[in-house]
Amino acid sequence: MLDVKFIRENPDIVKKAAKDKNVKLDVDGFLRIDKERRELLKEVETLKAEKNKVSDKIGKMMKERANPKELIASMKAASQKIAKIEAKVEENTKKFKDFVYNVPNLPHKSVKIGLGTEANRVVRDWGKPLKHDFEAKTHVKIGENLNILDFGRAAKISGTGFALYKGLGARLERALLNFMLDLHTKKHGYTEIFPPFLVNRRSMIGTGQLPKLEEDMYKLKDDDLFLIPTAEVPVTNIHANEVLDENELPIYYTAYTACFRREAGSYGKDTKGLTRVHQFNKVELVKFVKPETSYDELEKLLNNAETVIQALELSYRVIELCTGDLSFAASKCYDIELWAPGIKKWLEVSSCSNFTDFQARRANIKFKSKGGKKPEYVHTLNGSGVALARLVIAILEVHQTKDGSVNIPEALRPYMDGLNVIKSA
RNA sequence: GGAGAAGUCGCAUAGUGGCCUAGUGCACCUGCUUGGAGAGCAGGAGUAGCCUUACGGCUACCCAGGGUUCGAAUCCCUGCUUCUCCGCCA
Repeated sequence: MLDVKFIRENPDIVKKAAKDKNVKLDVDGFLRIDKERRELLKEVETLKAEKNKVSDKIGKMMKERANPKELIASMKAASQKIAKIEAKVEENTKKFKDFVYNVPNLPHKSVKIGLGTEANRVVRDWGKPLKHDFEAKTHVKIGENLNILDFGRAAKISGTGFALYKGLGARLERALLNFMLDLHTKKHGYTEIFPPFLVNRRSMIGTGQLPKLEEDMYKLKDDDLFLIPTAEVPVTNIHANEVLDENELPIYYTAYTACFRREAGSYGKDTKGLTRVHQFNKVELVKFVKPETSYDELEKLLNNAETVIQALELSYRVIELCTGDLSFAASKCYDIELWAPGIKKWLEVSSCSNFTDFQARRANIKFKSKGGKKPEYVHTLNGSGVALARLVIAILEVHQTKDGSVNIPEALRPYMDGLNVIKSA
């Protein structure tokens, strides 16, 4: 969320940001609510001050054995009046919060203004999209031929949009997770975290999934808990309601979690294979940093994610999202897309974002410097490093050979007992 | 799942309806003192919001949310968390 004072003083900037992000926002309506709010608060606080004074007086009178009967009667009336105004305050607060929690973060000034994907900019390409000298098969075909993926049985167990990995398929998944976690913890300086996969409402609000995206989340029926759509939620909320010490920063965390997404509203899209599944594994990178370093930290985070893909000998491109494609909480975001020659698509496997102080303000994450200054909000960032399922698509489709086998990239072989190829039977 | 106990200012504690807008100790910051440090002495410190050009004032916050009362850290209800015991278990 944004600073309320900032919204009050810069309504035009907020209006423009919302427009650039394609978010409908009634800023003028908010300014009216805000004005009403301050008037109500002034009124009710004056009455409360009076009440406090008189209550004190009653206490003293009783001690002196005087009879404060009349004062008590008048205070009874005053309390009722206060209750009435407080009901109005409560109603106003609800509207106030509704608005504030639905204001998107401001895009960074370097972010291109545009409506959607067509306005995104390719920052760089890495590697040449591999050309096979045979007709490239899709990962669905490859996986089923090798008996390492079974979508039919996954549907039987859970429904469409789920995957079942088997034998070396399951082993490949585990190898990738271990490889990525090792890389980030040993080479990139991240601390490994293994968080809960169910989180409470507060955490979902903290990182910005709620209130906007509730219908995209899996929610438990009997408890106010949600299945995490990404490790970003539990990991960023590790420091919710904390004041960190300046010299603890920057904090780098990496976490493997499964991720759960309803994908409501995308029915009929990418129904085959691993492209869009309700449950997938991901290694996430999360940072807590000082405000002045956050955009440099974003570049580093992006590079850390790219390293994974380079090591796996896949080609990719980095996209800088335009304002219209930027998520609610992000001020700047890069996507990494892999080329999948079988399904002939670019696949998003990582989204690296700077959220500036937007999440920190919601989750109340501050830091304090030695100089005795007031605590300030940290900046938070995160990015996938990287998402599986789609990564597996690329590995199968890029490293397939004419006879239907799949070569294992060298970096992964130590995690596969030295195996260098998944052979067809 | 059942029974019981507890959650107070960074930490430790005091506080069982008005003297608590929370006392004390430790830690912290600023002075004084000192060659310098320590000790000692004096003072100051939280978060959020509202009002004010400013100095400053006010409101709220004793796990959270409700309630009783003229008045709640204190009484009542619900929830959360922690601890102890029992049950059930990977």
